[in-house]
Amino acid sequence: MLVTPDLLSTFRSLKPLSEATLKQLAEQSTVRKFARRGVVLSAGVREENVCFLFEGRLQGVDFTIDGREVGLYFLEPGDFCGELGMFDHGTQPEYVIALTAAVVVFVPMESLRQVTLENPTILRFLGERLAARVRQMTLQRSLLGLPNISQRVCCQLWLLVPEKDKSVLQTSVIINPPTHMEIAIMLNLSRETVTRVFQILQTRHIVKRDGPGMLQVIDPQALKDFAEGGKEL
Amino acid sequence: MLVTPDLLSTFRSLKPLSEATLKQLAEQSTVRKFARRGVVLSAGVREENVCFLFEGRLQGVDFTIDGREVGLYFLEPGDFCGELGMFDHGTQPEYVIALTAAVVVFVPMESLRQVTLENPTILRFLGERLAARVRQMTLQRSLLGLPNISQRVCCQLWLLVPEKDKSVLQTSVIINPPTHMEIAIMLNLSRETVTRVFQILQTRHIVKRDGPGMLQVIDPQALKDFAEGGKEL
DNA sequence: ACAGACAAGTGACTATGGTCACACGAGGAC
DNA sequence: GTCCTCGTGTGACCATAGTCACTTGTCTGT
Repeated sequence: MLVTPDLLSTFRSLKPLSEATLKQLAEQSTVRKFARRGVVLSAGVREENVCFLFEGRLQGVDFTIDGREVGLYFLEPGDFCGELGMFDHGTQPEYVIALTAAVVVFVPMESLRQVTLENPTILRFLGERLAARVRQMTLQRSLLGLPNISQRVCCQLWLLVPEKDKSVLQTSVIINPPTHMEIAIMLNLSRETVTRVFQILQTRHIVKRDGPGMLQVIDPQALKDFAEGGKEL
Repeated sequence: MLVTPDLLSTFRSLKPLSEATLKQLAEQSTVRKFARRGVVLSAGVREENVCFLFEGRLQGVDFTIDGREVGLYFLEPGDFCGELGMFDHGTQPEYVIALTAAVVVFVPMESLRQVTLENPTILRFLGERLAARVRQMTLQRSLLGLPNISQRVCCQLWLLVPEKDKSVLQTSVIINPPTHMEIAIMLNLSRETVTRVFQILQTRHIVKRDGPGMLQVIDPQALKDFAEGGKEL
């Protein structure tokens, strides 16, 4: 599939680039489609591309010494990953896996580096993004400190609620929600434990499955209360 | 206390700066001493300084919603912290606490930003440092995934062994080791559990307390084996 | 239409680490 | 000296989440 400048400009971080620069970048970029469970980036290798997610959902995962899967973050369309090497030329620290079928644009780092020389905006963007990542990891780490398991799950769920719905506290919906397993590895829990928490949330009419790829949050206020520890499940 | 250009140039990241620039930075910087448990940086505030640790040991900590302390990283002399705002002008995400009496040089961000305009080396350094931080956090997160508690502690201990001693595998020593409590919050464990693991390591003559502020690692090979799961405690 | 894969739901059992409640010793303040 | 505080050491108890071993339901490909 061909990468057009228009495709690249759908990404907020690349938008400020000039038409000519985008055209040049587009020529050097490639699009790849991934099936569910496809490996977008591998840990330990010197990845020479920054990956922009166009469609689908990705998850950053790592593995413990004894081979357990560990979930690090979720990626939504518009996000990118694999940018660490732009800063230190090091290897990719974690795997990035497709949770759903996904379309990813691979932009060569070398091309991007060229662009940053003339256009420092991109560099600023990358920096901001990296800072955001540190903030997100810090938050995620603090979740793991919660001794109450249900609270942990509710917090994670709350993070998945679309930002725009959080303020109004009306019925919301999470599209393409992660599987119980995917949540479990994010929170250091077993899949069964996550299932059991979901059971409670469902019987209490706080969330509701709506087919696969759709999770209704019927009572966001309650979910928020549980997440913040105001109420006990 | 006065900040001299010489003091600043002891930090690897500032070393490449010209004499004149250092002099200018030094004039705008301040030194502060902290007692054990002193708060170097507070979470949630817009910190306008980058903090260079000259002496002592610091720990980045966060708190869960329910007030539990969570350990994020340790800082050694020469390291710095609070640099996130350089990238996104946001607030400090975590607290930084002095574990021992410490001497910290506060360099105003605004001054540093001025410097980066003429000297992009500093910017590169900051970027590398941030990337290193992401790598470190990823590693630390994977530690938490270990179901075997002793392994977790051994891994953390192994991370504290001086880099130069890791290859030779001879008797080494950790100076100013963290307390059991400080290790516990890094690993999502209770203080007692850490103590019990240390008891085992001590009776097996793998490590040995040598007064406060000194932990001998008598058998690094064994420690490494336990950390990597090759042997079971 | 059927097999196979995969996600989710569920019960029973149990190892394990948290909690609590202590004791001990070293160091610092006065 | 005498108090503190703080880090560490230890035992008993027990709630709890992991593990295992299933079943059920749904989607996919052929």
